Amino acid sequence: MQDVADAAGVSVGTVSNVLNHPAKVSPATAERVREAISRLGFVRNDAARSLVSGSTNSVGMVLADIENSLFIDMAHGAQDAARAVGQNLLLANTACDMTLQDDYLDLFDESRVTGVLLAPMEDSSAGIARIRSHGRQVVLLNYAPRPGTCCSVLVNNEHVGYLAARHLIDTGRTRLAYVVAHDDYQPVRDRRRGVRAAVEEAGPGVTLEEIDSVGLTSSHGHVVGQDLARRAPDDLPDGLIAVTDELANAIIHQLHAVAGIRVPDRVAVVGCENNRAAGASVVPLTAVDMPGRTMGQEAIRLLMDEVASGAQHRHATVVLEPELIVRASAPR
Amino acid sequence: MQDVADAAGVSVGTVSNVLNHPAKVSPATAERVREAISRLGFVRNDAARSLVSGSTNSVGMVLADIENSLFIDMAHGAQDAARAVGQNLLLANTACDMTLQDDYLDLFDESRVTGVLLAPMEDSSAGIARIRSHGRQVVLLNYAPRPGTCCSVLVNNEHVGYLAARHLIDTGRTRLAYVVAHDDYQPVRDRRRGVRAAVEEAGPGVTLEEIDSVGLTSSHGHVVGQDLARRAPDDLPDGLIAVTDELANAIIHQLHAVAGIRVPDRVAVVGCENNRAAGASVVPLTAVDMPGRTMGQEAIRLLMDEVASGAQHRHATVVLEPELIVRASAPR
DNA sequence: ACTAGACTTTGGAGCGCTTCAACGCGCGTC
DNA sequence: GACGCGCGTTGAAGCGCTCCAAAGTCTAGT
Repeated sequence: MQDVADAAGVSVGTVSNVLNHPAKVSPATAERVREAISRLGFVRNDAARSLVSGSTNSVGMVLADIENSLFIDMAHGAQDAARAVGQNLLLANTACDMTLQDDYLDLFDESRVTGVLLAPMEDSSAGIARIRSHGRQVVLLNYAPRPGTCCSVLVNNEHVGYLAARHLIDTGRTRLAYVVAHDDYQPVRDRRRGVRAAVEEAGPGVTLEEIDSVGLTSSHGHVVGQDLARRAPDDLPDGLIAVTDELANAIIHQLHAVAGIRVPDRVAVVGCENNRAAGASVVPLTAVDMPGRTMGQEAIRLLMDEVASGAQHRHATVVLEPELIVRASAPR
Repeated sequence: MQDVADAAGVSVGTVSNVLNHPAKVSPATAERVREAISRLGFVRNDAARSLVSGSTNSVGMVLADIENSLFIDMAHGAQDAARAVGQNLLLANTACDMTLQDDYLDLFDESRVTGVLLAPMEDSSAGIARIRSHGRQVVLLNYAPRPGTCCSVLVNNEHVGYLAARHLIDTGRTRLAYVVAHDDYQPVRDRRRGVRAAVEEAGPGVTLEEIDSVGLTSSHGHVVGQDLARRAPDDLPDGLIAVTDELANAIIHQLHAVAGIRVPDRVAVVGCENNRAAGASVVPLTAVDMPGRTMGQEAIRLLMDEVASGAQHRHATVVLEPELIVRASAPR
């Protein structure tokens, strides 16, 4: 910066002003400085800047699973909203590894980012408490925080389950099954509550079976599908809710394509995420849509609110409502 | 830091040593300092650190399309490799927006990251030249750089096209079509060369038609699929190569599921990426696999090489070979 | 008892920037 | 001609850390 100042025949203070408060500098001087900057290829040092200001204009976003299109949607929404308020969005993928998640939280903490958006897969209270205690703001996405500990953007996951089950019931299915895994993951728990609520509401004519899968991915779904395919025909559910789309698609594949048990004729299937792949599968998947983009936008809004309002900030929870997307796997 | 030093009854220099050179500090002192750090909730300021050292231990990765599983694989591979050498990987998604891409390159440049991994969708020579001229190292992924301007990790995209076409020819298809868009995108150009090479090699018995799609996504693929479905039966190709999996899947959907033109019986289809969704589609997609993870790992290796070797560094290009994954849409 | 040498600890310089009080400088006013 | 005023500009303080020369402490050898 001194070099630029020398080259332009001004002081470093003036160079700084050209960069940060152009109005304070006469046009002629500013032009001279800008010319020197580009001639010398000067790049200001962000570290020094944020050392002085004590902050940055970056927001860190920590995602548990960048493979999942819901998380990507959230990132998209957050990016748009962040840019609109002059912040950059930096992404970090933890691949569901809590050690990595803690590392990234600490990294963002040490980098003095404006704030952190966290979309975890497990309870992360410890990490949140840690960086919040340093004054770093956190907004939690798709995972309910301990009450009063931070802002959050949630989907009404109970309603997700309810909508899924309700659609099957409304279309005449009476023997439902809910395929679930990872019941310690709070959105999963909520979805189950909704499924159960819908079934109870329907009265004794509708039954619910809960099928425990080992995990939430395709391979686990294939196992569940194979097990189902081996059942006696009248032991088969006629409506199936899978807690993730991936599970749903894998089950459909096994039933429909491998075992010849037609979907939706014999079994209707509903997923609970409406992932990117939902519409493109063997039998396009009816699924309850999670509004990822909006979630990301809301998260940035909450974060900037919190940063702006300082001490008198009150934590808020935004709960967005899901929407059923009807496709072939469980038609109207 | 001064507070910690006071609390532990030592100087700031010692606190710094506890954090950075623990071996230099006696165990008792170190313990006292650490206790003070956690009691006071001290978080070291990364900005000040990197101001002193002139560098960080973060690598920035700029991705053109985080929706595409190839890019996600690259991010995964890079993350693993980066962590193995003590670097954090920061992700940025440009969503194919060159303005955003330039912004992120500049952001990483100003942040003095160790280096930048760039996986673009268009020629990015200008941006690369800009930040390289400031001494920032860049490794280009899946896009050939101007010769000698930087390191890069590529896939032999010509061979991608070749493998795809060759597989169709080897399994008896004689009337091939290559569906392509975005021909200014260099990997796309390369793939076409490979397709043409395979067809020429096969001699006069095999013909190639090139079908221009408007874009690379599902909706564009649906249009192409509809157009194909309207053709007279003997005007239909019997082997189809789509430059992206998304295109391939959409075409299969239109042909097979909508128009009843069986895949692979009437038309065999091959994709060129082997995306995550390839195996889960209506007719599981035969595709040429791009080794994303390895690409990411190699990129980090090249970057760290370049950082370590300084002036005597010679740019290198790593070219990885693709592999055909045979599934139902174009069986053996 | 004295000292060389190894191990610890200290304190201050300096990283590159922003900010702000202070300082010109020209101009209109009294 | 002295004064006040606003605009541009300056120069230095200080952000929080790392690094290093120097000082301090301890042990063992003479």
